[in-house]
Amino acid sequence: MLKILNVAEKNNAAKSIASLLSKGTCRKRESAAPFNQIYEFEYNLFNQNCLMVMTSVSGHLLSLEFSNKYKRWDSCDPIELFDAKIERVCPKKYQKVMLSLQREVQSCQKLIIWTDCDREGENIGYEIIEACSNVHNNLDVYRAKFSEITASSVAKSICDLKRPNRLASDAVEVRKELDLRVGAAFTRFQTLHLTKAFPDQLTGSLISYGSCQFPTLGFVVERYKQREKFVSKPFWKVCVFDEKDNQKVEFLWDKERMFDYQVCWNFFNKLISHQSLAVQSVIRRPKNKCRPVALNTIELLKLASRKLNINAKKTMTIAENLYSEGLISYPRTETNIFTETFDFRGIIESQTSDQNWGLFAKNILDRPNPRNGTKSDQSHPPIYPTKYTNNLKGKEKKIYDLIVRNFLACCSEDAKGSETAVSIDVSHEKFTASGLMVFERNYLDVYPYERWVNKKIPEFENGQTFSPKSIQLNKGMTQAPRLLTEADLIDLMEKHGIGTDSTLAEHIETIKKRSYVRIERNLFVPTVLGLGLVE
DNA sequence: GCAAGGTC
Repeated sequence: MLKILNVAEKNNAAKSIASLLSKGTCRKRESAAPFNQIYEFEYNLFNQNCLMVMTSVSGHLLSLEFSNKYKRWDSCDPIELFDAKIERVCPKKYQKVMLSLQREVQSCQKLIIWTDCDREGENIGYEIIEACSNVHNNLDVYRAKFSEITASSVAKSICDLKRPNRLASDAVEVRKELDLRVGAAFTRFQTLHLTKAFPDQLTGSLISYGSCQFPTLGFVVERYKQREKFVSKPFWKVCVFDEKDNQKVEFLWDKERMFDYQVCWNFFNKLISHQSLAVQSVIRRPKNKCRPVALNTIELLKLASRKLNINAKKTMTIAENLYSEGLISYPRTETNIFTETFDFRGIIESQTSDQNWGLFAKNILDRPNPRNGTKSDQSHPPIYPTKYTNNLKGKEKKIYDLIVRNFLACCSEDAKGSETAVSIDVSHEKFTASGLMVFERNYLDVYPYERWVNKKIPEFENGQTFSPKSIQLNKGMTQAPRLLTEADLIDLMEKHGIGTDSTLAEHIETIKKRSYVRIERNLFVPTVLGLGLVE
């Protein structure tokens, strides 16, 4: 019988893929590696019945290092690290994974790579191929390309097996080499040079450089400098206030504000010369507040930081623990789209016994209405609760609750209301007051992280004239941009492609740990060292 | 004592 080795990027993926392909009939056995089991099943492939052996690695098998000669910091001038010999070695903790692969492949004729379908996954694929080829001479290697780990996508990919993409893998190989050489060379240079130049301040410090930590620091410094050089400017605005039936209302100027006092003053005088003002239009229109989209890593980190005041590093650690305990799905995902075949009913049902959101879950059970975003990493679903628990405490509970509430909110309905906009037009200048009536709270009932409340204003009618209670000419001063919050920093990193969903929190942690920044009242402030390095 | 990327 044709025997085929299949290798995924992590144990959970191997388990899911084997279960989907075998329709739940695969047999599990232990391997030399404690966290990477083997799943076996029969499958009809290449026009014959094959024995499929499915196992996994745990991410990269190999790591890049300088050869021994260059490992000591005093072994060479840092600039030599740009040309120094480097080696790919299997770290101790993955030697059993390597051993297991090499053991299994010997009795197989073909190898199918099932790593995540991104560049990094392609590179991990070649590490697997290399490990296997070292003990197997003429291995026939395929690449399964899937767009998600679901029955249909996995079945489709195995009917249309590709070859691994060397170019994609090589791109990662170059990225790794640059990161190592540039990172190590500059880190050694900066540390040796600066600790010597500033012994009083820096003795014992590690002054690192990296292709992600430095741009991250750069964002913090850039905002700090914008604030430092900011010069506040005066502006003026005209405000129209009215009060009727004990209800106060402010009409906001379309122009918002003007920097030319004389022009503003002239307009103000024209406005107060009118005996009364005419309501030009009263427009009522439905207004919805959107429920959250399916949750991915970046959104989770931002939400936790903003709403729960739990920082990115802590959130990541907690999410990884919840995943290990089987309570939530894979926490490192870019995907914010649920697949058509997702078992909404099953997952919602698992939450119906909860004291706080059980009833809400029951109510949406028969008509789940998920709101999807636009991103997919093609390997993982959005983050959702996989199992119910009410045994958590502290921050773990807060993060789990956030994930459950976000999931239930995402599967329910937008909040619905009606907005009333009352406009007055004076000499072609428009002022508008707006009110809000909330009719249906819907998702807000399970989502305490957002507020949306009624804003009552007095009744006005189209064409009606009135004398406002007061018209004021007010002065204000422009405000400096505020320093970055952690959520702002995450936004900037995402926008500029710094780091990945898996590493984002670590880069932020690094610039804190190395004393390049400090946190003051939840805002990121660069230290003298951080500022000096960027300058 | 270095990087960033995976991953229990």
